[in-house]
Amino acid sequence: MGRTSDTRENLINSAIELIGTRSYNAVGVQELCEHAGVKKGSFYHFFPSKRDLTLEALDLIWRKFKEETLDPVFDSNVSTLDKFEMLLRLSYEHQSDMKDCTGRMTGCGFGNLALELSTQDEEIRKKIEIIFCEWTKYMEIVIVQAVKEGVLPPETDPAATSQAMVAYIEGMTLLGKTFNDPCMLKRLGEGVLQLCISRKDTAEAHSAG
Amino acid sequence: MGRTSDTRENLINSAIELIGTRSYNAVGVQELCEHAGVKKGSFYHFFPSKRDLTLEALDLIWRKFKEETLDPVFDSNVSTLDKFEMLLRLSYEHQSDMKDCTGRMTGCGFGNLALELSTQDEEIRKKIEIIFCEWTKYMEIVIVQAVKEGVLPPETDPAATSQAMVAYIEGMTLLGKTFNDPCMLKRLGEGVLQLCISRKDTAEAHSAG
DNA sequence: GTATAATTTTACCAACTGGTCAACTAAAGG
DNA sequence: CCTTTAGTTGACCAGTTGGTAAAATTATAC
Repeated sequence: MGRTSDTRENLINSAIELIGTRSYNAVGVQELCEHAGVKKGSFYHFFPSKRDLTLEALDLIWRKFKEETLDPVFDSNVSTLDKFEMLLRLSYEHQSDMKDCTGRMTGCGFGNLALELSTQDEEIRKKIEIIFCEWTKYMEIVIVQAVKEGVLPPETDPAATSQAMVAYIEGMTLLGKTFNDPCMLKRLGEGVLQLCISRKDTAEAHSAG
Repeated sequence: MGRTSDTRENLINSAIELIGTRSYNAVGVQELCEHAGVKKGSFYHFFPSKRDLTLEALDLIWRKFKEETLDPVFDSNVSTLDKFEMLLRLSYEHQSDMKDCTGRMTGCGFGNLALELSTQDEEIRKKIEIIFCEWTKYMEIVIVQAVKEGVLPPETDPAATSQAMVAYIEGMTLLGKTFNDPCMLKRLGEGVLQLCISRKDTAEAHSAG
């Protein structure tokens, strides 16, 4: 009953595009509305505030990231460790496309908002914390699998290792955005697997060298 | 000749404190002035724009970071690889202090501004790019030294490795800020050294395990 | 075909944005 | 002591900020 519209979705997509390529505070409600072809009154009909729109936008990009990247990678039947390479390749391609069509490497939507808003908006901070946790779990499953297969040594700490990998990927992306150069992701990406080997191996490698 | 004042320095320090704990766009010229105990007219007597203030603030925190952290670490006479541990310890302590006194882990001033402004302000982006390059050079020197001492294998690629370490440190810090938990730096910090060992070692460790 | 519920529009708000300018004041140098 | 130079002040600007409220419009289910 009553009428329907896609104003809500339009606004969320505008938020993803505009806030994603600039920043939360650099984009106003007005611009969001203009981009979505909507009047400000409609905005506040659907969202109590810009913050709430952003929260929903975060939900959507996380869902999309899972559907378009994480799931395809982890459901694919390449060898366990190759999954990390595949994830990195997809990330590179995405950032590369971004640069081709906007002139800018936009980086990671989660990392971007995390650094801008973590100290100012507890709800947004918490949501991104949860997203990073879920992402880490994805990685952890692969690592556990790799240990089971004997590809990684049994002393491997899957929780610590997967978190280190998420950290490294975010750091790579931060540097890539700063240099506005997706190639950075290619170069740095080659280092991820090193985070997999346990500390014991590290010590061995050192004494062996 | 003419009179002197510390208004300029006050404004730069206010920028470091306010923008450092919140974000560039979340802090206005007005608030900057109030915090520095200065009228807006004075602001524009010293700085053509808020952007220019920020550029100078970046210069200062980079200089301070070198003087208070990088130089002490790299001039100290601990073993080469222990220098990385020392750097991480100092970073942890700094973020821990921040959390104790503001309730928030503020993260890295360079990373914060890089993600917020890289797509919007080319001059600020470029400045942070240069800072990251210089920081990487610092790390590279230690790695070259470690290779010379035989602590790291001769196949080590110092440029790639040092850049990977900077990326990893930025990623750690991003995650730490997101979780608002300095302990994250302690846990993740233990993984840095793994980025030192060359790809060849990684392969060996895998086949050995 | 009309009642009803959902959506859209318009006009509005006070507070604040980054930035300007001319008048004013204080100190250092000669 | 008085000129010069540097620093300070407050009033002002146009545009924008996030957000509100009520009237007007539309589609749908009955």
